[in-house]
Order: sequence, then C-alpha cells, then structure tokens
Amino acid sequence: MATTQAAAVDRPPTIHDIAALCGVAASTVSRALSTPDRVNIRTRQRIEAAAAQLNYIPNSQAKALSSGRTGAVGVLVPDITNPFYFDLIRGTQLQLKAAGYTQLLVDTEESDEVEASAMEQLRKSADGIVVAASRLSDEALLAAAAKMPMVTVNRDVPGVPAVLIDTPSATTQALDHLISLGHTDVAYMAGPLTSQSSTRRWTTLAEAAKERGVEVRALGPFAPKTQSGAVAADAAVHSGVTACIVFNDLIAIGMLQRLRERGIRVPEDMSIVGCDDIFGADFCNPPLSTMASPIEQAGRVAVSMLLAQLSPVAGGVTRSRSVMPTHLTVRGSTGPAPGMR
Amino acid sequence: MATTQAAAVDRPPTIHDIAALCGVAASTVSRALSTPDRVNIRTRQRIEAAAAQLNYIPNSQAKALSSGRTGAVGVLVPDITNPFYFDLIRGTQLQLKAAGYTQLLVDTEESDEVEASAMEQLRKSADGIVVAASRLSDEALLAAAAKMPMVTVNRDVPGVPAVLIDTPSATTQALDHLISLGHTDVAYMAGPLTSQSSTRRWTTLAEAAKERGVEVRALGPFAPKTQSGAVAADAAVHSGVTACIVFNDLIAIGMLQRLRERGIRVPEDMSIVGCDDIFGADFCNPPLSTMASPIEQAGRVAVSMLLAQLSPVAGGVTRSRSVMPTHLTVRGSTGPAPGMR
DNA sequence: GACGAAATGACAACCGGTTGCCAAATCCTT
DNA sequence: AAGGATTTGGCAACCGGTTGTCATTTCGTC
Repeated sequence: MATTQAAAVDRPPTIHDIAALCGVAASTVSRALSTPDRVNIRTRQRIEAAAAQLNYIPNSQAKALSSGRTGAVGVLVPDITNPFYFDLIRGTQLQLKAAGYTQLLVDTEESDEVEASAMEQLRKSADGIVVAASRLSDEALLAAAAKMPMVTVNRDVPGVPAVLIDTPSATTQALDHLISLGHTDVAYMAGPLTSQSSTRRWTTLAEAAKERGVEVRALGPFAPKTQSGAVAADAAVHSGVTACIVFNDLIAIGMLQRLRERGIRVPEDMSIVGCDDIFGADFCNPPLSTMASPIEQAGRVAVSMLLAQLSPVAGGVTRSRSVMPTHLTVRGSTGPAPGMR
Repeated sequence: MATTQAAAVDRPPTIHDIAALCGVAASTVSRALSTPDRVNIRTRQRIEAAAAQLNYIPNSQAKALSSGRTGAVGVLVPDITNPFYFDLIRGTQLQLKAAGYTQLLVDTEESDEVEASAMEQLRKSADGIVVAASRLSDEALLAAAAKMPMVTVNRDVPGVPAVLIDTPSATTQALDHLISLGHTDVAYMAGPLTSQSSTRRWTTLAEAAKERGVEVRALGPFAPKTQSGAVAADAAVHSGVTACIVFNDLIAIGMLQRLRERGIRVPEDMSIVGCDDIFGADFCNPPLSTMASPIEQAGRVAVSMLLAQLSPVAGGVTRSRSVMPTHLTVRGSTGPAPGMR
C-alpha cells in the first residue's frame, strides 16, 4: 500500500496532492486535466496515472468558482407531478448527461414568483436554463433571457430561443375529427390564463371553427389537474355541447371520471379529446383520444439548443426556434355525435 | 438613480461591493449576513439595506467552497418516469425547500453503476443524499453512507438510516383479502431481483400463505414497467392461478391491459392487486385494488432525518429508522374467485 | 475616572481550482 | 553550433465567500 499513502489522508484528493505526487505544479495538473494540449504528453500521462491512482474527482464548486462555468443546467417545470413533464425531464436529463452536464430540476409550483426567484438563484449556479411552460410575462422572460442563456419550451417570445409543440395545428385536426363524427357544438376547455399554449390553441380553434361553420365555445379556465376535471365535466354538460377539446389529459381524465359518476356515457353522450398523451391516457376508461407529440425529443432538442448557445461552434448555425409536430391519436373517448350513428 | 450607481456595473454584486458601499470590511458583511449576532445591530442594518439596494444574492459556489456546506441535497431515484417516485420527489422537494436546501434530482436508470458514480459525484456537491430503492449491495451502501450523510428509502441496511414502507404487512392484508374472496391459488409477481422490497414481500407472503394453508407461488422477475405487464399476465394465466399480488402498479396496469386484450375478465376470471397506488391506479380499467402508502410523507420524513443528521440538535433524538404504514385500497380489480359467487 | 470584560470589526489565510504571464527548456533551422 | 521559434511548466493572482486571530472600541462597574 506504500504507493497509495498519499491517498491515506481522509480528505478527498485535490490537484495539489497530484502535483505533489508527480513533482509538478498544481497549475500543470490543472492544465493536464483540462487543456491536455498545453502540456507535454509524458507529463500528462504521469499526471493522469496519479489522478487515477488517487481516485481524484475534481471539485465542481471550485471549478465553477474560478472558471465561471458550473457544468449545470437548470430545468424549470411548473409541476413535477404532472406526467406531461416526465418525458420532457427524461429528455433533458438524457441529453445533458450525454454532454457531461448536471441537471438541476426545479418545480416552480405554477407560480410566477417562484419561477422568477428560481431563475435568479440559478443564474449563479447554472450555465443556462430550460424553462417549460413559463408563467412569466413576455417582458420578464425576455429580461431573464438577457441575463443568462435560456431556451423555453412551449412558450413563444420573440428573441428567446424556443422549442414549440405544435398543438394549435393538432387542435384543428381534433376539430376536423369531431366534425367528421357529426359534432357541431364543441367546447374548448381552457387551461390557466397565463398559459400561452392554451391561448394559442383557442385562437387557432376559434378561427378553424369559423372557417368550418361550426360552433365552438371556450369554457374555463381550469387548473391543469385531474381534480379540475369534475368542474370541467359539469360545465361541459351544462353548456349542452356534445364534444370537448380539453387543454390537457389531466383535466380530460378527470372529466372522464366525473362523467362516469354522473352516468353520462363517453363517447355515446359526449366525446372527449385530450392533449399530451400522458402516462395513463392509454389505459383510462375509456382510453383517451388525444393530441400526441414527441415530448422526450422536445426535451432533447431544447438542451441541444441551449448547449449550442453555451459553446457556439464556428460555422454552426444556431437555430432559435424548433417546432415539434403533433398528431391526433384516436382511442375510445371520441365517437359519433348523439343521434348520428 | 444616483443611489444605485454601484449596481450599474454589469457583474452581479458581491459582498465586497456591499463592504465598499458601507465602508466596512468584507468579512464584516459576511458575518452580518450569516452570523447576525456577531455584528452590531446598526452596522448590520446598514449592511442589510445596502444588500437589498444592490439586490445582492450570495454566490452559492463560493459559499460552498469556503464553508464546505453546499446547501444542496441529492435525491437518487432509479427511474424518474416511474409515477411512484413523483410523490416521493414532491415530498423531498417540499421539505428541502422549507429548510432552505436545493434538491439535486438524479435518475440512476436502475443501474448500480450509475448510482455509484452519482454518489461519488454528489459527495462533493451535496451535503447529503436520499437514496430511493437502491440497487447497490448492502456493503456498497454502508461504505457510501460512511462517506456522506445518507438516508435510504425502501431499503433496510443496518447502520444506514432508512425510511421503510411497510409493504410486507400490506402484502399479508392483500392475501387475506383474496382469501376472503375465496381464492386459494395465488401468484406473487416479483420485481427486480436486486429490489429488497420485492424479496421481503415474497418472504412475508410465503410465510403468511403457509400459516393460512393456501398456495402462493412466485413468478418473475419482471421489470417495473407497464410493458412487463404483458409477460406477467401471460405467465399468470399459464400458471393457472386465480389471483395475483403484483410487485407494483406499473406491472399490474400492464397486466390489466394484456388480460383485456386476451379476453380474460378482471376480476371475474382473475383478480389483481397492485402496490403503490400510483397516479393512474384509480382510473385504469378496472380501477386497481392496490396497497397504498403515504409516499409524499415518506419523502418528507427522509429529508427530515437527513437534515437532523446534518445539524444535530442538542437533546434531539435522531431516529434512524421510520416505518410508513400501508393499507389495502380495494377497487374494482379484485373479486370473488371463479365459481365462488 | 480607571479598569476589566464583552462586543465589534479588520486582516489575512484558506477552500480548490483556473488562467495570464513569464522564464526555462526544447526543438528546428541555417 | 548559434539563434530564433515553439513548447512546457511554474508563479501568483483571482473567483467570492468563510473564519480564526487579534487589536480596538464600547460598556458597565467600582
């Protein structure tokens, strides 16, 4: 064990220990490890061997402090327990890990204040952030983006790189699907007022409805939780529509449960289209027709865009906007309008 | 704006800026902010005012480097996308935030190697870790716990503080429930071999079955994913049992789908009991009877235990083991054994 | 008004790296 | 072999705080 005596001290090894072991300066060790070209290959190999022997692990805090780069990326989501974000998180995690970055996951609790303070916090401890479904105003977001590299997901603010999920177009697909089933009176069950996605979908939907000459009304807003489904279901029934296009699957699943309780059959009496194709959409009762998109991929793309910002490659074109396609997946919750079969 | 000119520099303010503004030494500012008693109340107020005016935010990296405390806690889960962990994560997040800590969430991908390397990494960048459903050996876990404060969840290793979820006892409840419905031939659908929970449940179940004079056999192992449900369902059908106690809800839900595809009715032909009461267990078809426990609370307790380790309170008793109760929630997936109604 | 104790604040070292600068060593050219 | 170009590696300052030490001030007390 004589050769490992330097490691015998309980404190984890530092570059100074390596330097002492190799008889070089600490700065040389630093260079050998981070700028291999700056150092003689033989010295480097000696240093690498020593590092391996001591089981050296660089102190990320110290590295961050002196270099200004933290090697971490913050990922802000409004609600960790919303299954929609699972795949997104999984995507960002995969891509970040592949690039040697650490993911700092923050739940902003659907609150603009928590979101803002998290950003302020992260400004020091992360190299950049991915912000999903921001609750912040355009101005606040733009200001924040000026202070640190940022990519948004599902939020379109000019000047801020974004990954957008093309649910508006899917909304039109959903409407056409319902029309083809004979529905002429449809409700859009809106999400939070601060959700840009919800607003956009409604705008698109209203326009498409006008073109097609059918009636579409907006109900809500509803919080994006299954519990809101009960309120939404009651509102839908009361409004007399025969089909609903719902802000997200969480609410839609909640509606399914409530409608069942009330003895209203889906899809015989009422058709429901959700959005996101979350975990559970395929096994609820009835299985939910929904607008699906490659969420995990969206997470990966967001990270790629962010990393491209962090270390611009000469000649590489930095995309500032990426739109993910969405398609309608029809399952059991949509059927012919009452009296149409 | 004359008063804010010190903030006009683009670089975020440091304690040195505050010190300059107040005409005191940087160390005094540091003390005023972290050891308020060590400094005159009037000086402190001046400093606090200056800090507020400059919109000062302490640099967590620098703080971590010099103090040795990072203010972060790592949370390791085998699979972020497993809904079981949502509530756990939510619980740890809540409790950590309340205590002013940051949560570093890591997905260990069901791999002992990833888990070990994450721990090594976290050793420098976190003050402690919460490890859920570790895939590591007892020895490795014990060794890791010696190097940094640690609390495990759902993993019992002597010497390592743990939060345990009492699913074994719930397993017995499930068995009694099935027996009361007339089932005499039951299968236990096992989880991963490296999962201690799975092993314990089987041990408890086998013993309980012997006492009660009924037949219980183990099938599997099955990966804890819905996709494994198909294999599990086929295995169960082939074995001829009339009821299954399943390692977790993910597999159970997958079984439900497969059985439906194969035209086997649940619960008429086959009863299914899951475990965890995850998101979706209440709205799958049929709704799943399952063993439920306060997972979010488990997360909160785990963090409390960890924080107690980090800053021991004089006179406070540090608990090293906490068992969360579990109860059976009966829904639609369990019914009388065939020919028993 | 003098004296000792407690409170206060400054200095400087330190945490573990990174990096600009410079001198020494090495290499190549003529 | 001399001279210049290029490597190579060491020194020291620095990132932004924390903390031990110590001199000074303030206070209460006799």
